[in-house]
Amino acid sequence: MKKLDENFFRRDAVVVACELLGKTLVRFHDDGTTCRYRITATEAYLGGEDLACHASKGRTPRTEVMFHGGGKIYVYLIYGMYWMLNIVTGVEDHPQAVLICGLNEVKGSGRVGKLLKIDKSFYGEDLTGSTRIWLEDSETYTNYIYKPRVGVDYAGEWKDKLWRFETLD
DNA sequence: TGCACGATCTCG
DNA sequence: GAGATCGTGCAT
Repeated sequence: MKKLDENFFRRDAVVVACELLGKTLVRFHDDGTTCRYRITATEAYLGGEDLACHASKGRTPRTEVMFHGGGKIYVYLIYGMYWMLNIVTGVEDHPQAVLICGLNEVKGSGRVGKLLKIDKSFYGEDLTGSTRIWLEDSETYTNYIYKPRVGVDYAGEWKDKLWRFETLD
């Protein structure tokens, strides 16, 4: 299996979110076990203007990594409980990210973070060089549906963007 | 220095 | 339908 490289991530978040469906997420745990998952749901967040994207509030310590260009991991804690796993996309100074919402049978981005044992230490991790988490290529999944993103009602006109992608299985 | 709230999930 | 639980951003 071929590891996805920087060129895959340095594109528009909507394109990457869509093409990530069906790709393999590999997690190498501290205890030596390796787990592989198929990505089944993603959401795209487009920085600067998209009010649902944290980076629309500006460059802060939390959003900093989204300004560094595609291929890095952006994690943050939500509701004081769940670590959300995001993949930074696009090029420098164009903050964007793709939220991983579902893996195999696991639905819900909160449970994805729990399953993968994601925590703050993954902030800024380089997906193309990490030895504990990376993505592998596969055939591009064409059988998918798109719908509005979840939990972003506050984002005005941006809440209606059809930037959530799910495989059909 | 304090406070309200959120890209969620689980349990009644 | 409500609670768990805490970092972040914005108001004092």
